[in-house]
Amino acid sequence: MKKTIYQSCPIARVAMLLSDRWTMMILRDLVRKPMRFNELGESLETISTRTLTVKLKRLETLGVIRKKDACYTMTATGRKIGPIMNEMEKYGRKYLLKNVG
Amino acid sequence: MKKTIYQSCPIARVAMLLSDRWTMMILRDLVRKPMRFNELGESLETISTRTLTVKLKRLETLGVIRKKDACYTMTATGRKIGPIMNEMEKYGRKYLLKNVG
DNA sequence: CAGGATCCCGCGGGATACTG
DNA sequence: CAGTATCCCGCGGGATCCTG
Repeated sequence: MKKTIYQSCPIARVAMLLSDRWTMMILRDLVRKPMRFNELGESLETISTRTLTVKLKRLETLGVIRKKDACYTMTATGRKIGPIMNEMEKYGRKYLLKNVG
Repeated sequence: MKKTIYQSCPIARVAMLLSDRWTMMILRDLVRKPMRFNELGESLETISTRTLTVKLKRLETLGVIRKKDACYTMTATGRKIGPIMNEMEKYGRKYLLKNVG
């Protein structure tokens, strides 16, 4: 993707935010409730500590989450991602059941 | 991500569908209207023909899009992704403006 | 428990050239 | 135009060990 597309396309920006192996899963968890590092690690089962660290830091930098005494919570703008996650859940609940995995 | 999580978690399935560099952008285009190969290529600007081929084939296999005489269109279940894309656009329009890119 | 530091590997994906 | 075929490289991310 070109750089300039981020300025012009809202979906491109969201794509940059979400398009890696773990970010959606992390947000799925944090949208529900604040969680600590190891708690996230166990929920995500196979994520490495390194990757979890990297992804959390990135989300913090982007202003989507915040660390509050060893607990990661969504920020105000982060919580606005909720509707996206809801639609994802609705879709995933009905479709892709046999295909993926 | 573990395999078993796909059976149990709807969001994990959607994550598998969407979490790569190009799929969201392709769907962004196809949700709006059917498009041909090169048309998509120009819209996405920097995607390679190889990657576009691979991604389109994958979406076809997953039953999300269909090729209809050299034109790619969303299937019925593919069109259900619309609400996700809408929420993404709403979010991207208001947030991430300075951060990403 | 909550990470930081290294080391290393696979594969996602770009570049390029070719075909019906 | 709509791909297919190779070749190749970067980096996302796993494994492992170490620290406060």
